Amino acid sequence: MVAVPEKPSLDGLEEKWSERWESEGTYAFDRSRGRGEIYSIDTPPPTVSGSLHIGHVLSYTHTDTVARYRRMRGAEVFYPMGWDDNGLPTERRVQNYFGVRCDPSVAYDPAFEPPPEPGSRAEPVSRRNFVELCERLVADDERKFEDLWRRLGLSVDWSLTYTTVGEVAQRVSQRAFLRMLARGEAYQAEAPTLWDVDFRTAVAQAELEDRERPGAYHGVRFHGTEGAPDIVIETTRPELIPACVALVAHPDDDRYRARFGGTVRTPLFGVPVPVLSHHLADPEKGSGIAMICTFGDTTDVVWWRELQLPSRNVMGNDGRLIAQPPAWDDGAAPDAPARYSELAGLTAKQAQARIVEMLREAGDLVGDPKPITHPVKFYEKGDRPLEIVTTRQWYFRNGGHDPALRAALVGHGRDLRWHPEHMRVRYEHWVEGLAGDWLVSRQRFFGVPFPVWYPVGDDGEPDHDSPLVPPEGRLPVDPSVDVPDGYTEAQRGRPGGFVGDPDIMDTWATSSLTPEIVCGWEEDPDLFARTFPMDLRPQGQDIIRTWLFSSVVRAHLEFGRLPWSHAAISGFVLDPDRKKMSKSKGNVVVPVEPLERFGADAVRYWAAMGRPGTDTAVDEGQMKVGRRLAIKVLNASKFALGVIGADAPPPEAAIAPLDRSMLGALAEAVDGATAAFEAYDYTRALEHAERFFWGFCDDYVELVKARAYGRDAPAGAGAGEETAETASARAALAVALSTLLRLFAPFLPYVTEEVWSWWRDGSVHRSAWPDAPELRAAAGDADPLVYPVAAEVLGAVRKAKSDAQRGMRAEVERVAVTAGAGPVAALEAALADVRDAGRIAALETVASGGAEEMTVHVELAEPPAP
RNA sequence: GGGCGAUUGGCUCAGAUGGUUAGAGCGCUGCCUUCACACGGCAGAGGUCGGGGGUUCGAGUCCCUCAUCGCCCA
Repeated sequence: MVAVPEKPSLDGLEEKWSERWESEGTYAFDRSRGRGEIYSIDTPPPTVSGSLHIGHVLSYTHTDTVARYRRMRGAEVFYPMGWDDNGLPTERRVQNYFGVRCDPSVAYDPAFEPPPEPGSRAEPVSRRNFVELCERLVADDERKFEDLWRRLGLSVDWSLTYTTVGEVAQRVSQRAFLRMLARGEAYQAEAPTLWDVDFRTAVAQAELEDRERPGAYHGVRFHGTEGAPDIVIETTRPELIPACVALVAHPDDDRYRARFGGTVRTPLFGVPVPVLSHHLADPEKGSGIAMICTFGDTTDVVWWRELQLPSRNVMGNDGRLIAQPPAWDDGAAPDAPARYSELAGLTAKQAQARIVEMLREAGDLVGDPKPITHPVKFYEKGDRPLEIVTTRQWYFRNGGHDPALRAALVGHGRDLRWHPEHMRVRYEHWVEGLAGDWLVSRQRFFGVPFPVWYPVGDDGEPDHDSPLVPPEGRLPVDPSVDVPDGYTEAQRGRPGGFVGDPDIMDTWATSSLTPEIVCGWEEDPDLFARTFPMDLRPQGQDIIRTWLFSSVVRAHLEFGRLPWSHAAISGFVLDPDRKKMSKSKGNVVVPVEPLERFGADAVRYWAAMGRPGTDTAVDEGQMKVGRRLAIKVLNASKFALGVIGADAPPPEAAIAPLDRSMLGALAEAVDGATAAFEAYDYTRALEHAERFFWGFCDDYVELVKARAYGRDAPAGAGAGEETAETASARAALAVALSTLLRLFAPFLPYVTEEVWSWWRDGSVHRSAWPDAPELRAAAGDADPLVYPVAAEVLGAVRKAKSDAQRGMRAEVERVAVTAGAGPVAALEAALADVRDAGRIAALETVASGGAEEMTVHVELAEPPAP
């Protein structure tokens, strides 16, 4: 049954086939297959932020080509999609979109509706109402994302979709947490913590970034005691003078060596502080001696810890100096508390301005502030410099304090197969440079809560050292709503009662468990045994230190093994001018537009031409090429099927040397594409298919046309009778078309499926990947030179016609080919085909005997009189 | 400051383990329309492979050095 449309077109293919694939379950995962037959992919759950990015299209297409290849190789592909709804980005969107803010002290209002237009002041809503608004917004976003993915043709089994805040993810995250707690891998600590004063949440090392910011060195005089001279320090943060606990200089610094062990008094407050030495003090920086505050920056934290200094915290969680002056012990100036009260309640910036005035009045500001630019730590999503405050937080052990664990994690990085290979070093450098454990608690609302409560003592204080945990069977729990076993809701917050942990887990604390979530760890042991550990983790290079690393940590702690065997790291998408795309630059390309203009196959072609791990620019030119290729597939298929007809002769009917030689060349292309896919190099796989295909259209199809149409049928042959040569052409075209459609299927799923449906049952995407040995068997012992030599001679004839500015149908009087014995023999095996394709009256061959290159002499016939 | 990657025709990129006149696509130029394809076809022009030095019979390919760009980390 062959049904080729009169005028094949790409229009409507996406709607038609994405619906058909869904209704026929083309990509449905068959869980009856064993682990050895399953290829399991840990797809990144996109952060559902409401706007779609062409970068998603790039990297997810890469993964999809691999998924489709594996499926055609006979693997059952486990390829679920998830949505990352977690955390700050969603909360921030909800705040802006609805004009609300979460206030946990507000009571739940079941009838709450957000204001139709966001007001100028954010409306406080209960935590539960806030979470409901988050869910409302992400549901909408998830639908848009899924529509886009379906249109792009991702071969995902949509029945397996999960979200990082869904019930399963909550249960898995909380279960993993409880087990880590029991093993001592999760713990709480009261410690200096990097803190975003706008978001009011702790921030982990992996979420930091340095930004160059203007600042100023302020020369500040510390007063010598017992007749010693004053010491002038240079600081960018004079507002932290009340928090100063020591001065520090390098041990080898002769300027200060004599002062080590001595004492100076802070300006304004007169607090005695020791002068100490430490190798991290940089003699080149400022005056070579620094004040240590608790805490001005991360180096302060190191000094504070290693020199065992007291804590004099002045920075509040709101980014303002706290009301209470720090504990100065004794010795502070009598008016110190009064001076401090002028600073209390000011932001860091305001306090700096005020204290500079005070220093100037007191004569302790030395010279004018000297403007500099210096790196300042920011939360990657934040707008104000981070402060360091001391808070109680949850941590996961990740090797930051544990050399044995770190070594094990580095070892996993070596075992993982990276594509491209050099991405491995980013992981190693990150792991080797870890400065501490992983801070996982966030003072936010939309996410997975910590499943613990704390008993409240008779004094009304919670006892954080003996958390109450639920049995795993109760998970998931929300400790702000649920009650620990043995208590009643009435006891919440009461002496002798309990309180729930108010925090949620860091986004990465949940998404690091995507392998465990999708494979059904402790939820579906049968599925887990068939899919875990997974085969492939595709992801961006920017989240190696977060998502990839944290996933390795979790799988190591839970199972002692890697969660997947391969990691495919994709590059960035760049704008058409090769600038990195970012929302702030406003150069983001929205994927719907190119999909509408060029079609999914064309956009996928562009994406697939972006090599693994390489930054790739949005390139409409490449999309146009992809569209042209898709159209060419339609038209070439129409021609081929026109001559193949309803019942193609079997492959053994291909007996003509040209046909068999072409099939041999096709076998080479299949080998090349297969090897490339095995190495996760989808681009090279596509190039092999494409290179063969264009030559096939230009040369083979032209060479075989006349014979395929029955040119050499004996006079008087009736309908249905054909020569063996014609049957050979039809057989070879059928094999080649079938092979080419399957080679292109991972890249151009729509057009290949369309053509497949014209003459084959079932989906091309469930057909077998082409088999090179089978093609070689059909090629038999054909001379591999026949096809390239015939193509070369035909090309020379075309060039002669083009040089003479004649049409390709121009008649040729005579062609003389001089070449070595091998090429001459090859050409003679396809003489009739070359003659017909070139419209050549007389084609002569001359064996030169030598190995010199082939020469083709072409004499065109006189053009017909105009 | 450290690490990684890049630097090949106007543009985007290929060029394992060094070996005949350096490839492709886009763009450009010219020609060609009823017989798969004008949402097309064919052909052509265009490169001292970032600079310098070295190893070698021979280097875009290996080594050193410098420069520029991008990313990551301090």
